[in-house]
Amino acid sequence: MAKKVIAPKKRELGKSYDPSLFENEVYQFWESSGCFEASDTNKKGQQSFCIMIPPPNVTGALHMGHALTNTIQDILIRWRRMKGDNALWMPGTDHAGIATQMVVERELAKKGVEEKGQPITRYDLGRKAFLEKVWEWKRDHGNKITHQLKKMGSSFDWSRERFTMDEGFTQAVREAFVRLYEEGLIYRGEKIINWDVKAQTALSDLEVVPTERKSTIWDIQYAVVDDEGNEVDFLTVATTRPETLLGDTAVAVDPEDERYQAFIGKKVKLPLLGKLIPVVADDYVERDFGTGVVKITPAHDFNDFEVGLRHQLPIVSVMGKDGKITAAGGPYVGLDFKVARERILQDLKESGALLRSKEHKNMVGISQRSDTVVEPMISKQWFVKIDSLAKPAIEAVETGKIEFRPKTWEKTYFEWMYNIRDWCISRQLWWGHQIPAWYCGRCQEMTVARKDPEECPVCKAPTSEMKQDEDVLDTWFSSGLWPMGTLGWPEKTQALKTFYPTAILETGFDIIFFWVARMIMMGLHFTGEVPFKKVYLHAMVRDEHGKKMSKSKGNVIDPLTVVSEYGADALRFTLAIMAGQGRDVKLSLDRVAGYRAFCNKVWNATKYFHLKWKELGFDQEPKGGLDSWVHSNRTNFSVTNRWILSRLQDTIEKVNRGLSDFELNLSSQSLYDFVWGEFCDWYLEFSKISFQKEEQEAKETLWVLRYVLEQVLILLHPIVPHVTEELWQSLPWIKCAENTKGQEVMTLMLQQFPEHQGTWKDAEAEKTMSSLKSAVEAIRAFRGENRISPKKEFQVNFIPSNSATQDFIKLYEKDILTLCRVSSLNQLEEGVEATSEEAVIPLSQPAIEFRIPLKGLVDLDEESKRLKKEIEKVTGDLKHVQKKLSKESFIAKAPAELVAREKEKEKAFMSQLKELEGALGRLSQ
RNA sequence: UGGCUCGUAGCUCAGCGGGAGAGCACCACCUUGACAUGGUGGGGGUCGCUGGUUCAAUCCCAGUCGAGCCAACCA
Repeated sequence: MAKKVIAPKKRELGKSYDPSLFENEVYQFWESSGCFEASDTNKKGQQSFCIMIPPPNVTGALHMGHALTNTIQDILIRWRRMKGDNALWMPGTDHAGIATQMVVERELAKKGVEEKGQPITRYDLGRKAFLEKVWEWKRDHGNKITHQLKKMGSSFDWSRERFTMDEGFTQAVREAFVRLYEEGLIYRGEKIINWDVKAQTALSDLEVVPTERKSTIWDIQYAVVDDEGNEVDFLTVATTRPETLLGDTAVAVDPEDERYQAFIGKKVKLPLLGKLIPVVADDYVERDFGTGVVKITPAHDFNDFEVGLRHQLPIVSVMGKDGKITAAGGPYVGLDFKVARERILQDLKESGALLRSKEHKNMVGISQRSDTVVEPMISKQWFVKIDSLAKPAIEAVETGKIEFRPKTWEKTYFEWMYNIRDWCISRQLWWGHQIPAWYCGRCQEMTVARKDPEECPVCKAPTSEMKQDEDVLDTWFSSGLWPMGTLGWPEKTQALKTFYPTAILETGFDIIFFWVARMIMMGLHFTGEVPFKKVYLHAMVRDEHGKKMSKSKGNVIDPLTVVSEYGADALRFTLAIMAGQGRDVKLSLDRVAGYRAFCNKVWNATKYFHLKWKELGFDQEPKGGLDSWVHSNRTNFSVTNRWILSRLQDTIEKVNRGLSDFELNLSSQSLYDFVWGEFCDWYLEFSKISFQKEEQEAKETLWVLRYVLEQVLILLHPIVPHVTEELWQSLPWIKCAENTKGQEVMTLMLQQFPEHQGTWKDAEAEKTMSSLKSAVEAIRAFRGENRISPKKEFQVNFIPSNSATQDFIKLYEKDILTLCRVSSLNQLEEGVEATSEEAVIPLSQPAIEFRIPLKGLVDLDEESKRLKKEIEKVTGDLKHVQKKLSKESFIAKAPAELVAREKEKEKAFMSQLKELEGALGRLSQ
């Protein structure tokens, strides 16, 4: 009984290339055929190959950055799958704490205004009800981006799709947190952190974007007092934040600064508050900046905090989380920061302590999320002790267990890792993984546990007495577990065994610290193994002039619009060929249109095959199958057939190399050049001539054409999957392949990707073809430059320089006649002088001279112009070669082979020049 | 202040030791039986600048100018 074959519905090939007519259908076929699915176990001798999607935010909509990263990953996955690997591309999304919470809060507020005339806040709903709303939102809108990814042709294993807050992942997060806590690597502490006043949460260093702002720097006088409290002198401090003065607990000077030596250890009186604070000496102070005296506010500045620690200074918090001055601020209590600043400046001015102000540019921390100024503050938060995690993560890259491409990013990685600071992981949000710590209301003890406790493990108080910590974890804490968590960790699953460590991580360089470094640290810590062996970092997509795409600039190009206008394949090809290493990808729609034209070219080449196949009526493939026929007979093929197979091998080599070295531009460019420049421009043209010859040659050519065409479709498939699948399905003699469930599927997706065969390289055929092309191009150039209509046929005579070239012309007479639209090729006797009625076209490779009767064909002035131009060019070439050869040092030191080659060139140029000059002389007689 | 990347045709970029290429744009001719999303031919470049190494430099080295990223403790 024949096995059931999964195959798409047969469709007629459309008249012209229109991706909108088949891309969706092709994708649906793939998805339903089970070809995207990987197997938890490798077949015998099979390797696994896994790439994890960098999980996009559930709130996200597909942008060009996604399109780029997913195109690259899909190309790699499809390639390895076709190479026979058990290839898993894991899809999923990230819960994206702040981003998602803010989206839902905005929606709530809007709804409130519409229905009741005032916004609803999350506090109105309460935590539980609010979270339900977020989950609801996720259910309704969270699939948007995954649907969009399908439009790009992404071959994700959708059966494994994950979410960073699904049940299994939540378990993984808890396990990781509790283990780190038990190992003493997570602690709760009161430290200075970045506080987002608007979002009302702590942020990690990375979420704060330093932004240059115009501001003012003020000089403020602090009185120096003696032991009795008398004002004996003054110190002038410079500050951009006068309102923090309320929390000053010292002023600092450079220990080496002779101006202030006498003041070190003395006390100064804090203006407005009158508090006495010490003058300390610290290296942190730059004597040449400002006045060389710095006010120290440990509670509201990271550097001051450090200085405070070094000098055991008290920490006075004067600003609250609500953005208002605290009781410690004395008379200013309750004022908003900005208001307080104005009041304080006013008061300082009145007291005469404010000496001067000037304009100043400085860097201010802005929240990545809420776009507001971030305030450093003292707060009780959860931290990950990072040093012991960082060490092995650094080593993994140093020893090459993980390699970055482009390699230069390793430097960036090291720089950050060497200076890494403890990671603040608690966020005062509701949406996220709530910290698994409980506080007992009876005994006040804290319990950190994998499962919600049923009673207090210390005093046995019932669960009702246990209150869970209200904070949630930084989103990046969970995404740091992505490669392990999605494969089932902490369970020892078969998937984890098969696919971990994963092969490649492909992402943008902007999240090296946020994500890549954290995955490496977490992965190594929890599994003892690296999470991935290679990190590929792609460039940023910008507009065609290199500007960042942004809504406000109005230069955003929406991938889905591009897909509907040009097709997913054209966009994918564009992104692949532009994904050079390291820098920007400047996307222009002209470029996309160009690659749509390329797809069209492939489309039409296939149509050409069908036309000829039908016309010639060779219904059967060779006995034993086409592939093995080509393999065993190729050395006897015609020159053009051997040539195209030789060039195909060269292309296969480059495509594979590009894909293994993360140089997709090389793979794409070599395919473009081969398919358009060699296969279509030359091979198909030659085939038209072969098809007119006797059956044997016609058949051979049709088969080779069919063979090369399929190889082209296979090679192109990872980059432009839709059009190649659609075309491949139309070919005769295609074969099924097995998916991971053992089902037979008729699909290009699972056809074997070729390895390059060095022995197929045919130098002789390549040389012959290059001669033939030169001859054809010379005659075409003559036509073009003399503005002879393409329709006009004319006669060409030739003088071969030896018997080999004579045979050459005889052999390819028909090809030259056809490709140049020449009426006849006639051999002239050697040594026959050219007349003034003939154009002379001397060639060196092949060594031949064409003579073209000019009568009635060409304006003599035009021909004279052509000759002069040609003479100028050859003269230049000759001069250059002669200059080189005239140097003794060149003859002596350059490789002999090169010297010989240059001498050959000289000879050829001289003889060409002689002929051309002769012709010009006759013409002007 | 450090680190990195990039300056090649009008535009976007390949090439990276033996006299520069592509796509788009431009000009001319052409609706020929795969393709006008096409064909053929053509114009256009002191390969940022200055030195050095070399028989030979767009390519390697040093410096310099310009553009852009990233990390930073200059209040």
